Amino acid sequence: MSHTIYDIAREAGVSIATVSRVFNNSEHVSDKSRAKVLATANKFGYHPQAIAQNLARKKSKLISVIVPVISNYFFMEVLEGIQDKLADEDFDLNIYNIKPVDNIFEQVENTIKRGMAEGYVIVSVHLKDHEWKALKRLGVPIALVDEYSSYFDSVSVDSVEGAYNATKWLIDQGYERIAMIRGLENSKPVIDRITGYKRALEDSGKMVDESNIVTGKNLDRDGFNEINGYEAMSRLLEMENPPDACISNSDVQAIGAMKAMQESGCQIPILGFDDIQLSRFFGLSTMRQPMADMGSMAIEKLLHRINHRDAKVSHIVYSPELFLRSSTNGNPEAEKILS
Amino acid sequence: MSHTIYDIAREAGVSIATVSRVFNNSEHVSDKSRAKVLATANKFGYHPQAIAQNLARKKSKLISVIVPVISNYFFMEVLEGIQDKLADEDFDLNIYNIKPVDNIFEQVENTIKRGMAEGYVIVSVHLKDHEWKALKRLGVPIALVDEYSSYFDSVSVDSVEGAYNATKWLIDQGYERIAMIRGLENSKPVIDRITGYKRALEDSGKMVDESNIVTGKNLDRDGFNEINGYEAMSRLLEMENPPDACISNSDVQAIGAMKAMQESGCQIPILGFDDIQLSRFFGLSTMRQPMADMGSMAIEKLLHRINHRDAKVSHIVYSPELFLRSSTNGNPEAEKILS
DNA sequence: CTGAAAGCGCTTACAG
DNA sequence: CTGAAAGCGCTTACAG
Repeated sequence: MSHTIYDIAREAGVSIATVSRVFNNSEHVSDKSRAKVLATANKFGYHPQAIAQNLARKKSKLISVIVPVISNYFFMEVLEGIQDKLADEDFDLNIYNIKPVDNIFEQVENTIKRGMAEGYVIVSVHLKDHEWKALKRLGVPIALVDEYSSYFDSVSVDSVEGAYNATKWLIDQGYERIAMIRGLENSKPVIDRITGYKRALEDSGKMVDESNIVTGKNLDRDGFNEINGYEAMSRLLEMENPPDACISNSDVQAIGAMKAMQESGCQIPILGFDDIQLSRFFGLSTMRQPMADMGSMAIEKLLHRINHRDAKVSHIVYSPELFLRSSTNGNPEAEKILS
Repeated sequence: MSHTIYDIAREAGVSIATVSRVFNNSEHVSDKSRAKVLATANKFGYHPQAIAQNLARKKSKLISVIVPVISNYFFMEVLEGIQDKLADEDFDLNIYNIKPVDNIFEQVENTIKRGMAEGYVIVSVHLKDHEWKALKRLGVPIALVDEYSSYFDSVSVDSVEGAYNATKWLIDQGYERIAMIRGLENSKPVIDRITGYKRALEDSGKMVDESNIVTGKNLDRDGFNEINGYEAMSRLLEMENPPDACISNSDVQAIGAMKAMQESGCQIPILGFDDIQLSRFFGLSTMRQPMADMGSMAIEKLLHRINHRDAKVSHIVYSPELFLRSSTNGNPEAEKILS
C-alpha cells in the first residue's frame, strides 16, 4: 500500500540518496537517474512523507495560530492577513481554537507542546504575566496579536485611544448625550473602550452617565454579536431621555443597533469599532482596526524571530482610524478623517 | 537552548525509554523515576517534540481541510461542525486555502503531498473525474464536502431539489413572476440551483424568462456576496415588469437584496439558500443546508476511513429544508415547513 | 553524479 | 519497573 524511499530506490536501482535528491529538486542527479526514479515513483504512487522530511530537516514550515473564537469577524480578517503573508513565505497554517473556559493557559500551553509548528501566533488571548512567562520557557517562537506582554513580539491597537477619539469626534459634532454599546464587561477591549469613552467625556467637561453604557443580554463572543447590539439599542431608545448619538464596542453590535433603529423609526448617529467588511456594505462609520495588517505584521515578526531567536522583543501599537460613512450622516463614500 | 530526550535521561540518571514513558503517562514507571524525570524536564523546560513523536508513532493526529475561500459563510459553518467533531476525537485541524486560479488540481495535490495530516477533508472543490482518480492514487484518506466523486466518501446537499422546492413553494403561494438572483454561472451550486428553479417553473406550466435570472457585477466568492445581491435586486426592481417574488442562490446575496428593497421602498418576498447565522438575525426565509452537520459528518466518515482503509465508499446527500421567516411575510419566528 | 552512513528525536517490543 | 536496541522515513555532509 504505502511505499518508502527504500522501495523506490531498490526498484529504480539507485540509492535512497538519489531518490531524495530527485524529490528535492537537487541539480546533482543525472537525467537518466532522475527519469528512472520519477518513473518508478509514479508507478507506485510514491511521494516523500512530510513528517519524516520535517524531522530530518528539523523544520516543518508550519505556523500555528491560536485563537479563542474562530468564527469571529475580527479574527477572520486578521486571519486573511496571516494567510497572505504565510503563502508568500511558503509556510503552512494551522489553526487552534481555545475553548472559552477557565483553563485557558493550560489549553494554550498544551497546544504549543503538542504542536509541530515552528512558531505560534496567539490572537486575542489574555493571560497573566506569570503565565506568559511560563510560555516563554517553552523556548518556542511566539507572536501576540491584540495583546501585550513584555516577553513576546506583539501587534495591537490602542483601544483606549480609539474610543477616546471616536467619542471626541461625536462631541465635536455637537452631540450631547453620547451612549456606548458595550460587550462583556471583563473583556479587555471592552474595558479599554469604556475607559477611552469616559476619558473623552471627562476631558470635554461632560458627566459620565453610567446608564448610557449598555449591553444586550446575548453575550456570545463576549457580546460582540448583532443581537446584543439590537437589544442594547432597543434599551437605549426606550429610555426617557434617549441618547442623541452612540458608539459601539464593535461593528457587529452596531449593525444590530442599526436594525433596531430602523425598526423603531428613530435614527441617531452611530459609530462602530473594527471596520469589518459588512460595515462597508451597511454604511457604518467606524474606528478602523487594521486587522489584516496586524495579521501579516505578526507573521513578519514571527518569521523573523524564528531566524533570530535572540533578537530584541518588539511591539507595534496601531492607532485606530476613523472612517466616516452614512451612519453618522457623513459622506456616503468611505472617507478617512482622523489618524 | 533546546534539549532532547537524551539530555533529560542523562541528567535524570535514567534511560530515554523511561523519560518517554513518563511523558506518555505509562503506568510502568516508579514514582521515584517519574519524579526525577519530571523535575529535570521542568528544570530544562523540556517537552517531547511532536514531529519526532509522530514519526515514531506513525501518526500525526492531524486532519487537514482544503477549501477555496476561507472567509466564506458556508465554509465557516461547515468548519464549526468539523472543529467540534475533531475536538471530540482529539485530532488537530489544519486549514489550507486553494487560490481561485486555474491549477486547482495541482494545488490540491501538492497540498496533500506536502501535508502531514492523516486525512483530508476537501470542501467545495470541483474537479474532473480523472483528477479525483489521480488524487485517489496518493493513497491518502479523503472525504468530500459539497461535491461528489465515486472515489471518495462524500457529504453534500441536493441543490437541484432545494431550488426546486423553494421555487415550488413560491408558486404555490400564488406568485407569478419569480426571479432568481444567481452567482457566477459556471459555479456548480449556481448551475444546480438554476436547474431546480427552471424545472419547478416548467413543472408548474410556467415559462422560464431568462431575464428574470440575474446577478450583480461583483463576482467575488463566485458572486456569493452582499453587494452582488444588492446590485441584482436593484436591476430587478428597475425592470418594466418587476418580479413579484425572488429566490437567491445564497443568503448573503439575499441580505444584499433586502437592503436594495428597503432603500427603494419596494418589497417583494425573498428566499435565500444556506441559512447562515445572519439570516436568522435579518429574518430571511431560506432553504437550509445543514452546514455544521455536513462538516461533522465528513469528519466522521474520514476518521472511519483512516481506520478502515478498504471500507466501501459511501455518500450522504442532504435535502435542504425550507425555513420561513419574515422575508416571505411568514411567521417571524423560524418555522420549518418542508423537508 | 552517486552511495554509504550518520543523524533527526522520539516510541516500543523485547528481555531482564 | 527498566534499559539496550531497533525502527519510524527521510536529509545531508562526506568521500569518491
